[in-house]
Amino acid sequence: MEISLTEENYLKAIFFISGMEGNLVNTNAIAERLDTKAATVTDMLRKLKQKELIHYQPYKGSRLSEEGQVLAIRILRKHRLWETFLVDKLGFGWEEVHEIAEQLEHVRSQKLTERLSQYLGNPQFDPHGDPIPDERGIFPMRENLTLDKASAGEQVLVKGVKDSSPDFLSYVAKLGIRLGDEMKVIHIEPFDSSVLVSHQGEEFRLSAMACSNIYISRL
Amino acid sequence: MEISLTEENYLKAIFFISGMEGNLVNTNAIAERLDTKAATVTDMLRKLKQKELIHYQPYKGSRLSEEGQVLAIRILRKHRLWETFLVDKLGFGWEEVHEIAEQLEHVRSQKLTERLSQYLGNPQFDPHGDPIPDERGIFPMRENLTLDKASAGEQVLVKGVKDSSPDFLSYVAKLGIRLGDEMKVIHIEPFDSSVLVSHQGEEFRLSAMACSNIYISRL
DNA sequence: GAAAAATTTTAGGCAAATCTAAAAATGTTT
DNA sequence: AAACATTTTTAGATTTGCCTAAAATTTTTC
Ligand SMILES: [Mn+2]
Ligand SMILES: [Mn+2]
Ligand SMILES: [Mn+2]
Ligand SMILES: [Mn+2]
Repeated sequence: MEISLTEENYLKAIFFISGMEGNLVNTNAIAERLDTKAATVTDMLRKLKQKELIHYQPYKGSRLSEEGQVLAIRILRKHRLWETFLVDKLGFGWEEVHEIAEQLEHVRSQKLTERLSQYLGNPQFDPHGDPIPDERGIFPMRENLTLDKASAGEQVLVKGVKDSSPDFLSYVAKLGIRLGDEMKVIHIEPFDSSVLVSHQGEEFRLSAMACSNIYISRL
Repeated sequence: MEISLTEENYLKAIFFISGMEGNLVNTNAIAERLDTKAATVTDMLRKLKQKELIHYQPYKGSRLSEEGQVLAIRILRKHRLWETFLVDKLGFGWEEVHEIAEQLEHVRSQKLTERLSQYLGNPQFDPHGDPIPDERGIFPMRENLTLDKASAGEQVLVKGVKDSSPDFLSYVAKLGIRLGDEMKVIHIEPFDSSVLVSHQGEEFRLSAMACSNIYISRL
């Protein structure tokens, strides 16, 4: 069965909103994510249902079918592998790669995907620390801990970012923080919950907002 | 001005048929190359003319405008860079890469193209020996000599292939011939113009047809 | 140079993906 | 539970890219 680039983007959007649990997704949420109109989404939902890629009941919501989820995860795998390629091999900044990967993720060739993965050393996480599903569609585990949950005195490892907007990514990059770096929580300001951290000999302050968007693991 | 993937493929097709000289191109020739109908091509020609990407007069033929040629060459550059990537970095066979490059060539990012070129060592020729235009759109020179023009006793260097069909590419690869290899013309059979060559210690015979599709330079 | 053949364009239609505006269904408030 | 608000779907259009069949134009043949 043929599946268009547009359909692929809908599947991916539904997967993101729905999460691994396969929650029902609102039509409006899809419209917002894809920057389109609800009426357009309804048209597509009918088509995707007809192709048995989603379960959909008018006015009730939609979720991916088994097959739809397999396809969505495949596209996500490609997206994150390409992002890794762009950063690791071509030297792009992590804030530049999402847009390009949006295009590359639609290139169709199973063999290309697997060769690319191999070439990159079968990475488990992309440049933003997001998990890359393997060939079978299985995601590596990641702790769900963010920096705002750490306590003063703790030593942590930077694992990823929750917010992947270019603004946040550029900000974090400017601070010199990279995935895998060690940081120590020096002090948490009671007033605004901002966090004083030490990182590679330097000390600086991160807002509560910033901290809640940085994934860490305890050392 | 937005230019669609389909429009890009038309520009590339016209460039191929027209050649560097910018000859007038028949509507049917485009239809054949793109495996579509003449009526469809006419529709597109009108649109491309309107966008000033081609010169077109009904019943007379079409050719690329200055701007159209710049775009066509850019796509060709991307195509050949990606083919080089697939062969050199991912280990694909030269007969497998064209189809994938047809997809990759449409990815839009000037920066990506230039980073890729740099990563590959700014190659001048793709895996089939075809010239890769540089950032300014200038093609490296290639001798236009094919193996059927060589004489007995001559030592030659394999520079590329004229026919890039998977069948021919697989055949040549099976013989163990690769770009840059040396060959010696042992004998040319008067009967059918087939050529006996020696290549890496082995001797074998190539049909006149095969020889006329192998680009060489004299040593 | 008229007739026949080939090429190209026009006419009319279809499918995909989108939109706006209106109608229908669902949810929330008093 | 009726009124109001929100969400979602339906109705009706538009654009892009493609098709077939018919008409127009150009080229070739006799
Ligand atoms: Mn991304
Ligand atoms: Mn996408
Ligand atoms: Mn090619
Ligand atoms: Mn193409």
